[in-house]
Amino acid sequence: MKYQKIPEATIRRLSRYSRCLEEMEESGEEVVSSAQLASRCMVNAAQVRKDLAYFGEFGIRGVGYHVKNLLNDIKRILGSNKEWRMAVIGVGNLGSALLSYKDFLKQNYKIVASFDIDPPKVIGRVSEKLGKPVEIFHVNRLKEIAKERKIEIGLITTPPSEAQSVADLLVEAGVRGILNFAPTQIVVPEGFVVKDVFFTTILDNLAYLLSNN
Amino acid sequence: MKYQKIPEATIRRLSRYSRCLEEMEESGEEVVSSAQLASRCMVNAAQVRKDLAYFGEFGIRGVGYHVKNLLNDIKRILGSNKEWRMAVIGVGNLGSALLSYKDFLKQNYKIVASFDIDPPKVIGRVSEKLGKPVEIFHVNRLKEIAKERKIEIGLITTPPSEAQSVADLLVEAGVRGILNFAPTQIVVPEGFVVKDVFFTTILDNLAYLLSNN
DNA sequence: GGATGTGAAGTCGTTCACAGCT
DNA sequence: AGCTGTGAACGACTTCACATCC
Repeated sequence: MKYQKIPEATIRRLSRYSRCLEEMEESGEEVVSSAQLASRCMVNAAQVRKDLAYFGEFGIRGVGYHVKNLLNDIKRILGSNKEWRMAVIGVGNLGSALLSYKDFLKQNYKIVASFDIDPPKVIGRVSEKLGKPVEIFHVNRLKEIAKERKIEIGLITTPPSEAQSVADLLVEAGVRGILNFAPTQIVVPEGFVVKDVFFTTILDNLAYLLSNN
Repeated sequence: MKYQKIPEATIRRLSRYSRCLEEMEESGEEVVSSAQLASRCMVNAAQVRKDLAYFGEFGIRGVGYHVKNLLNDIKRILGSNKEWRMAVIGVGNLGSALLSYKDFLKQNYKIVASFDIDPPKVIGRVSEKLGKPVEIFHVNRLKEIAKERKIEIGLITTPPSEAQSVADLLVEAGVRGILNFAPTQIVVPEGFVVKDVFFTTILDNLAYLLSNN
């Protein structure tokens, strides 16, 4: 297979296949065809095969894919077979929600520290619910703690006005991945990655569809 | 201008233009060119013009766009000039976070009710922070309350196993828009709209980019 | 002169259709 | 016989380039 640039959408679908395969594995299914996986994930069967073809040959012609193997391969491709260490910057409503959002913990994404500028919040710990609480540090200790705790992904949940300067701190600390919840565009150097999660953009999208159908 | 199907990406960018124009309006800028708006939003200038062209002619040749007018037009197009009434279904970690997530309130998206099946949660109210608290009802009152409070968008924050049945309830109650946070695919009839917000998909995406760069 | 609006070109992603294996 | 893997066709979105208008 010749090398090609891999579409962003392919990566998102791999994540979806991964979820479906996990369910299939749990229910004891051993082999799956591209058609079965496709209908489960609501995509085209050729799309499934094409997506996988970017990364190699995983199936057996005439048979299908071995569920367990395919799941492992996809996780390896995505990099979701390792544990990722994350920090939350900005312990407001959304930030503290993420800290106690256990669904991350079930996965391979762990929040191992959090930061804020507001002293009242900085003294304590949060995440009352089960599991060990996540410490809150003053943001001026970000670089130090990020190195110490090997943080690889930063979740920016500050007000938009602070987002870029927090991003700069993360870059300086060598945190290469950023998940940006602050509705403002962030710029980072080559080699760093930002993904945005803007609730209002998604809601605007819904509003548009509801207004025009 | 002939009618064309409007790309999803165009709608997302309109939301972004909207945010930038709001900032410009606040800082007193009156006129903006497609090139200026484009660089602010980190897109191509032709893209800005093309996006707007789907909906009409909003600019003045040789001059640019009137900030205030363009902002109004975009909001009208998106349907974000009206107030949208929403409900949260599933008052767990994420659900209660959204209830107290004030950033929605600044916007035109209001959470006016919430629902759960777990009695302990159902008795009370949440959202301690400023603003009036949002009532929590038992999910079996969803249809009744949805009509009464004219709910138009439902945010599903239940475990994945419950997501489809909650969606069915929303459909039955005539709630046409769904924002689905439960990482599972949901099916709704024609005329209803679902947008997914899957944190693990986004994190998988980040993980992939970090692993392969 | 200068910026918009838009057909045409270019790029990217999806679907088809079938050759190639098992 | 059946399902994968993939070149080719198709369709969708983006960018270019320029005619159009203020």
